[in-house]
Amino acid sequence: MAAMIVEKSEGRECKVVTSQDVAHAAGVSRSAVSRTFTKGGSVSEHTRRRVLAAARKLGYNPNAIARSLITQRSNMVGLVMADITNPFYARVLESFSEKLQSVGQHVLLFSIAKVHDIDQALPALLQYQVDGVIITSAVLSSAMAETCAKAGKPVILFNRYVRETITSAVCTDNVAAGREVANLLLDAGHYRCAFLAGTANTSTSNDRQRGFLDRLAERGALAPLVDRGDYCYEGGFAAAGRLFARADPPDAVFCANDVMAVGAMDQIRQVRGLRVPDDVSVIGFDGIAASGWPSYELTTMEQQIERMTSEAMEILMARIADPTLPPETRFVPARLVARASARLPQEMLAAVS
Amino acid sequence: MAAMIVEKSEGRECKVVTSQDVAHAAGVSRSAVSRTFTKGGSVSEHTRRRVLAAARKLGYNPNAIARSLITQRSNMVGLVMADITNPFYARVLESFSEKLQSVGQHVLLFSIAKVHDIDQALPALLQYQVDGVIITSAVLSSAMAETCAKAGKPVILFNRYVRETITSAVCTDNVAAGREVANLLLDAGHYRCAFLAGTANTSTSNDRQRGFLDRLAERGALAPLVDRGDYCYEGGFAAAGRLFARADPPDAVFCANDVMAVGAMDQIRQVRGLRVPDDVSVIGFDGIAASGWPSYELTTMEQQIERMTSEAMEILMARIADPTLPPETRFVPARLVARASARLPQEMLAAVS
DNA sequence: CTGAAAGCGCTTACAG
DNA sequence: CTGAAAGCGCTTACAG
Repeated sequence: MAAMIVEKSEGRECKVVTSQDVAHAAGVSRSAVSRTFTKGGSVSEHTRRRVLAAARKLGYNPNAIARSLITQRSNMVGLVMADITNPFYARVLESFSEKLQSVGQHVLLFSIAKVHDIDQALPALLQYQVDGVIITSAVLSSAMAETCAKAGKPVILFNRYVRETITSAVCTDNVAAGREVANLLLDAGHYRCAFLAGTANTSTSNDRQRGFLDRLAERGALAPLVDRGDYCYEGGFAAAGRLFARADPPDAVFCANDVMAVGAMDQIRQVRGLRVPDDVSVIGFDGIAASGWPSYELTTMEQQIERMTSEAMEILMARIADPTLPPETRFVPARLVARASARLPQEMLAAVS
Repeated sequence: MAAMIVEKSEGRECKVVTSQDVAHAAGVSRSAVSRTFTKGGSVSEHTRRRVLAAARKLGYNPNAIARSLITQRSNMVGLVMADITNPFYARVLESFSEKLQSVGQHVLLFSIAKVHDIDQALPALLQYQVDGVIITSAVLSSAMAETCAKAGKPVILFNRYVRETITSAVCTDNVAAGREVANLLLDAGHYRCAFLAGTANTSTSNDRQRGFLDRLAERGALAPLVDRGDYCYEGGFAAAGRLFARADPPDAVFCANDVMAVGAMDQIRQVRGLRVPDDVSVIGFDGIAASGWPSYELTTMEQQIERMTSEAMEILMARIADPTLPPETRFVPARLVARASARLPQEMLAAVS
């Protein structure tokens, strides 16, 4: 009954089975095969059954690349990430890939070493006809943004935002979070604060610093110390070393991320022999897993990852469906997670315990 | 001079510039354009210059999808990962993506929640015509392996291996590492060891356990305690809680990975109030960043990530170039990183200090 | 070196 | 519901 398929032996590679082969085997046209594998396709139950049977027998797998060439939709989203090794971004990556997969999108991952590599990564992404691009912790040049806009490819920045209204963005409200930390530390009676900055020229670090320092100044607090730790453990460890070698060390340190805060705590307790929070309060940012470990009990401003990735997905998918939609920037508040590493205002202590 | 290009307004989307457009603008054929963008293409310097100029002016970007349809090479590699959130695998991912990008391959990432999801992930990968597949910490069914083999797509398992000689693999020699830890603890005079297993039915955990227990038995050591922590912090924390609630607690704990070891140490010191290594030695596996933090100083069997990913790349790229090459399995030794969390044999103490 | 033509594997109006 | 035909954007023998 079934047509005999003569395999045209193609050198070393086994012949790949194509919709044509399935059509032959099922005794229908390629159109019928295509419709069977397209979800809205109108096929009779009879032919659908024949096609499916033939496809299964031959081991047919539709070629997504060929399909996307004609549909102009690749169902791939480019995901550009700068520092996967940072536990915060590892969770962001996991969250995005889960959400993208759940809506049938595939993840074309670009890992960039330096933030500047982004303008080289994007053309490659565009060549692969991704339906959209998500960029975390980096910002593309306005020329590149222009190129993407012209190509009708929506771009979403994650944890960055730009003044020009050409690119969408989802970002924690870092300025507000910085202000909140200032209030918290002052209310608890700290008198000499320090800010431990992340990588230079990143809006995340800058905004957290600005909110923190501005609010400190508004309330007439002592001028805070500022040092820098490049967003990594070693950086936080070293910066805390400098901070506490001073004659006038701080009694509170606000770190621009948790990884640095953990490094700072190790320096403060293991090397300097100081107590946290009795001698010095430490507050971090992100809410990574280690912040909750009993060894640290780090008070931190948590970034709401799931909410942020959901908002980004919403913006992205809407613009993939309708590229004429204007860009949109959304800010998500950080959330205080109060733990043992910081002396807190009286009223909060009651609430926590 | 330059030909006037009339943009055919295509609804909302801006017209995408194609090799045809560039050909027109440069006054040459599509073939010439194609050759200019193919690295071995024979084009005169004159036409190459004209083509490049036209391409730049129009903002032409070759369509990689269309190209791969004809070349039968997508320059995409499927990367299947089970737990990006584990710092060890985050580093593996970063290492692979860096190496793949450096050889012009692009990463199609599949993040799977459960290890069993892998047989669903692979068909999707295959539909996108990836040139090969790397699977970390999971093992595909032999039926799926068969499918990949038939499609001529090389598959490399990372940190897994299979008996059937149909799939390549790169794996730490977990059995040998387990034996080494047994020797180490026994030589240092420990008398009651415990093994803290990872996720059930994973070869990594099983092999580490087997090597450890076998060697302990060979040397006539006391029967070791065994508990399970599912490869996560909370699991290690809880398992250590059970271990040290016993009347006969161990004086040494070998954990199947570092994340559990860190959890165990927090339980041992913060909750139980025991000292490490004075009361109990702790040894981990992987060599994650936290193992080196002063708060833990965790002695661990480090997996040589860079070497392992390099070997995997070697195997993969060779088989992409020549699919007839037979599968190959390579084992890489783990490396002891001696730190303060374990009492070590006398001779090693001298070497370390 | 160069161009016309065929074709990669699919989808999609268009008639029937 | 169904099939023949055109076409997505590219590359690659094949002649010249």
